Amino acid sequence: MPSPAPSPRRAGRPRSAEADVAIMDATREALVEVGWSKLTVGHVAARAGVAKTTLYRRWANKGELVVHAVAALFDELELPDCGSLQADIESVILAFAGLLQQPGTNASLMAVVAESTNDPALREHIREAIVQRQKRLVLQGRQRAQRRGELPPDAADPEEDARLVDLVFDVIAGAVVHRTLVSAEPVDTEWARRFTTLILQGLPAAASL
Amino acid sequence: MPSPAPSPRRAGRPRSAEADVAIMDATREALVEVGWSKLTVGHVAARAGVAKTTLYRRWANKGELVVHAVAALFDELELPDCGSLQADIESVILAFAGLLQQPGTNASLMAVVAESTNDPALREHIREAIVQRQKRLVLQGRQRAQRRGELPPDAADPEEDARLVDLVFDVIAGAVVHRTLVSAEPVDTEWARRFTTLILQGLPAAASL
Amino acid sequence: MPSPAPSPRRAGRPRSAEADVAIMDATREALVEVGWSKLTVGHVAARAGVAKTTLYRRWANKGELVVHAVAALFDELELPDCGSLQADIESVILAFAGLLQQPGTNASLMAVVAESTNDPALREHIREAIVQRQKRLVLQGRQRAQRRGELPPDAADPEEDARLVDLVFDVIAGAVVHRTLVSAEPVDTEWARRFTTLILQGLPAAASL
Amino acid sequence: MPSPAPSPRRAGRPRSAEADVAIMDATREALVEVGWSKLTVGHVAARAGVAKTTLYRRWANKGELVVHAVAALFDELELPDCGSLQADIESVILAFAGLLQQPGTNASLMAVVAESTNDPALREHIREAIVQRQKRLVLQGRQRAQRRGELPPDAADPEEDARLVDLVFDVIAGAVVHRTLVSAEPVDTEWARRFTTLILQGLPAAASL
DNA sequence: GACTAACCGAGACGGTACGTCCTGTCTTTGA
DNA sequence: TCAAAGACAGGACGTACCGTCTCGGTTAGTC
Repeated sequence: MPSPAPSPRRAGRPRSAEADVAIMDATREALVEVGWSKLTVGHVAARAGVAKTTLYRRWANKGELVVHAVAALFDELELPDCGSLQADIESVILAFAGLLQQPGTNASLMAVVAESTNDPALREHIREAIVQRQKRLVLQGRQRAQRRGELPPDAADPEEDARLVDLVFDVIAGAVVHRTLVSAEPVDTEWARRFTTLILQGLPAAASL
Repeated sequence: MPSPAPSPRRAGRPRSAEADVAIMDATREALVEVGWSKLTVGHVAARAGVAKTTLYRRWANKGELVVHAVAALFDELELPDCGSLQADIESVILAFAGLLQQPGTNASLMAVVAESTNDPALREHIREAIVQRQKRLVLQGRQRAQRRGELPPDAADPEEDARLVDLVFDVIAGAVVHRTLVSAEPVDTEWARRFTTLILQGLPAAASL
Repeated sequence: MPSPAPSPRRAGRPRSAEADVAIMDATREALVEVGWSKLTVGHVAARAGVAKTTLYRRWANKGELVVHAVAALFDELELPDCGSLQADIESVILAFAGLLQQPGTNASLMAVVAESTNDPALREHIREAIVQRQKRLVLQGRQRAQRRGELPPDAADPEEDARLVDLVFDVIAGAVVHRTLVSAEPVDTEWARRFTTLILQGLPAAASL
Repeated sequence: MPSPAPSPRRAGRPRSAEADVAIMDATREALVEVGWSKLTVGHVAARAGVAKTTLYRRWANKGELVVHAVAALFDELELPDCGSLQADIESVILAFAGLLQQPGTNASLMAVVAESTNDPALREHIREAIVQRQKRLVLQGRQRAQRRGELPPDAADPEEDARLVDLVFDVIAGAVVHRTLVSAEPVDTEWARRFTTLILQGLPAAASL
């Protein structure tokens, strides 16, 4: 999914795929090295060996470019089957935290989210590109745990069901992000185990409300 | 605490107190209207009816100005005694969420945090001005619950103890922030009750690790 | 002479003659409407309903395109036989001024000349395409006047002769251009008569130096 | 007359007079070296050791900057008293041509005039700054010659009188410009003498119409 | 009737300059 | 000494053209 492609089949010279990857790479590298606020479009273009124009032809402004680059990072997140729900959750927590602790990612993510609070289009973009993509991990983990018999089947009321999924999602993602970015403390295996225990032990009571 | 005061007693014309409040007000209003990234110092100064110089005389740069303005908002947070730990937590969650849902606050907070990821000084500034101020709420709530007998006394190992406090802090603050800013869903009483239940039920198990 | 033709006989599809005229028309129209400096190749191409490539296949750059378009305008200048030298000159002055007063022509001519002052190739191009073409009018007028006995035969020294022709040419062309473009005053029959009188009365003395 | 000054007495830091002269100098030098069309505002600013902003604060765009710089060149033109009308005219012709032959001036003048053909405001600016300033030379020369008895006193009809002055002005300025910029031939003393003779001998006849 | 060279439109490409905007500093006059 | 005003150096922004370069798709003229 290289860039907001002009789709079907167009006349004229097609957009360079090489430029696409060079730009994304350069953006991520620059993000890591100088951070969002000091990242300049000109710098990215130069580093990618590409004209600024080429960049602006694909993304309307610096914001969109960075969102795109950041979103791609979250594609890496996977939910490996570790044999138990507790282990699965701990593993994804560590993977998520690992991502956030990469120097570029956290700044970028925060910046992009911050930007989105005053830009509804960007907000929607983020929801689709990042949030929803992560939420599927929660769903996938639950399905697996249900097959293992660790969790009861879906609640009768689908709305009620969605509320529970959202709760778990917000708690996990929120706590990891907060610890990493705000408290600026490391997320290690011990913290992950303790946190996972808290959730799994508290969940049945929360579900039964 | 109007501005980083020029220490004890100085010669010459004293700083205008009116300017102080005009600047803070203008900053917050601008933050609400245009968001962090489009907020400019010149714009704030003009809106406050003040010269840019006056502004820079009080804060070193845009970041400090905004942190200052945002931090003040968090002073309002109090932990009223509602009679039970569950009620206390629910109440502070709702108060915190109420703060975040004010249009200006969320954008500002995120922006300032985002900026901080590449600026250690700003990061420390935030920790002192915002994070630590909130963490005392957790400590205060625990003390009160311990007096009521709802929670066991402090753990023997103070480090172990601190880890638990931090965990609870990250979980609460993180979940509320994430739901509000990232998921963009409302934090209502029902969600607060369910979330509080999850924490309180999970906490003993997490503490015993 | 539609465009700098691709020489004698080429294989492949021949260039479109329609494109040629569409481009020239569009160029002249654009010149009138927006002037040289705001005229863009892309705009001309679009107006002509032609691809930019088609345009660049015929002219090396914007300059050549415009020179070509402008030069063609000067082909119209003729020296009708009005019976006397004075009448001949007045008539060509009025024709020349008429050309310059057309809104597109003056801007174009000036612009092209201006451009040429830093581009020797363009300068030579203009000399051939515009200046020399006009100078033949002076020569033709003199020949005719000599046949009528109004002027003495060519001077013995051909160099001396050329100096006189050049002088007359510069005086006539210069004065008309200056009045039209710089002073921005109209060239009417009265001015033409007075100016012609000045030249014809002054010429013998200038020739005898 | 350094720049379109904000006049009377203003609050705030005054504009730098040094910047004014540095910019003008840099502009003229750049004009000489690279010509109008390749002159860039950024280049001028850099050469003047000044920020681009400083430049744009004084002139709205590249055009105005250059007009201003060029106009100043024409302030140098003076009409020395050489004892006779013929000598006076020859001397001013040579001075004027000398100015035009400076590599930067001609290109600049032409470019500015060309630009003006599509910009009425610029046109008026030029008339005031350049044309009228030169026309006073013609008036001054005539006065002097009248005092010497070389020319008759002003015509009875002031309009008639103005027409004659304009004619002489257009003929002199036009011929010199045309020879220099279009014909690209040198204006030397011999040409100046011959041309001056033509005018002075032709003038009485033109005046008596 | 197929081949083929040169054309055509469309539009992306690397560049360069534009003129605007904002930052944080400096320099005035005036209180 | 501070305040208001506003100029200053610097630097990024996003836009507009330039002249070049693919693309897929036409036309002639030649085999």
